[in-house]
Amino acid sequence: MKTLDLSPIKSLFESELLLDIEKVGIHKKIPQGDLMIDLGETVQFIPLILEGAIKVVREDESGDELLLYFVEFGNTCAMTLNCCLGHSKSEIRALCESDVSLILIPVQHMDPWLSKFKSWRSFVFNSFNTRLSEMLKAVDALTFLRLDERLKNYLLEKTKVLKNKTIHITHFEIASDLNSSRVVISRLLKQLENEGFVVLGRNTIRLLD
Amino acid sequence: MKTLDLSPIKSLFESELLLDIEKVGIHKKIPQGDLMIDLGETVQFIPLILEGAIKVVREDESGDELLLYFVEFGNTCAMTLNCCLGHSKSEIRALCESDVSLILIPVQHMDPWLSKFKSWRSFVFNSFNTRLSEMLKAVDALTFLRLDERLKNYLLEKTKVLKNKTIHITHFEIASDLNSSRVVISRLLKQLENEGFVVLGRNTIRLLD
DNA sequence: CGAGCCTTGTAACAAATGTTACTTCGATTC
DNA sequence: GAATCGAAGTAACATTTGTTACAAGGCTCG
Repeated sequence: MKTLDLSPIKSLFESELLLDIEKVGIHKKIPQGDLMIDLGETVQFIPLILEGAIKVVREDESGDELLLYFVEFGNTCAMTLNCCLGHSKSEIRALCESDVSLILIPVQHMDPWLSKFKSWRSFVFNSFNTRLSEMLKAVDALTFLRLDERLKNYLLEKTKVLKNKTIHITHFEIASDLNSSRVVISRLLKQLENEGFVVLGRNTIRLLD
Repeated sequence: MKTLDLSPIKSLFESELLLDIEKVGIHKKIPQGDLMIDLGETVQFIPLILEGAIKVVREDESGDELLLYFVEFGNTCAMTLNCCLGHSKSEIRALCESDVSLILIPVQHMDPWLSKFKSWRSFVFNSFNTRLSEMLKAVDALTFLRLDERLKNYLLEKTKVLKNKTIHITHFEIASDLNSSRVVISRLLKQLENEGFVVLGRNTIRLLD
């Protein structure tokens, strides 16, 4: 195993912890589109994200989906922590939204580090807090916003996460993420185009401002 | 200050921690209907619930509400932890659904106890996990269920939390909790009555089975 | 008892979203 | 270039939910 490049997370953790991470962490690169964790799987590793974004999705029995949120640098997936600590199965699916570089920490280090390192406690709680906030945002959107607003937010999130004003995606995929139907999304996108919010093309949407 | 009766939580924590809780905890009884925490408040105490149930509600700018979940015995409000640890303001409102008995722990003990007591770590993580699960349930309901199903679930939750098949509530209050309108709820309740799911009366709903 | 108020029932209508069906367009492949 | 296929546009219609308006019933209090 080659030495990890920990420079991106140097400022997050105290140096003694960084040494431990270097010892037990496994560096991994996962290409865009790959499945990281599926519904019902058990998780043995805590992922620390160095680069890229992970898309977290919920699915019901009949296969309908909903995008919950994205996880980016400096966070870990709290749902995974959930899963690790509760020794339960994953309630979500995680996919790589872009090429992802991360460090996997075997789950047995979780508890000892919590008692030993303040920076680890901060990190873990920060992740939980961020996750609860994201879930609140999801609930807010579902409760208080109409679909056109949710669609706008979705497009803005996408450009932010992908760092690109032009998105390559089909209307059908958007419909899946928002748990709607293709026809409805096409209708609303056309409306957004008329309002001068986007320019539509085949497989692409470009945001204006 | 009188001695705390810690018997309900004896099995949750190691004895040394119980002693600490006895030393710094403040016992409080709050009557049904009272506001515990409001939007935008900062929190200096972590509540440990001994008895009763707390209702957690989200509100948007225009005053529309949505019931998120109930917190019961053996849990603490993770949104509060969120708030304490992040030194940020409450993003939710918490109300007493029934008479509540709880212990308040001043927030400064949080971190030392985390590093010292394994049972405290378990407790805190358990709470986060339960909370994330509840949020997932809320998202699921909003995304995948129609209002009549959400209403059924609501009524079932209510009877469970209040330990009583007969609920004293107006249609208007239900509409608030589900972020719907009174007329719609009346309509659906009438439908549930025809299906033999409930019996309606003035200010009361009785669940059949 | 009667006035006033809150709660519930109900009808008619409006808006948002979902569904079905068909067309058009563009890219790819043979 | 013709055939094919996935993506997107569009119309007509269905369903769910929300809104407005009004009536009826019950409770409280003077």
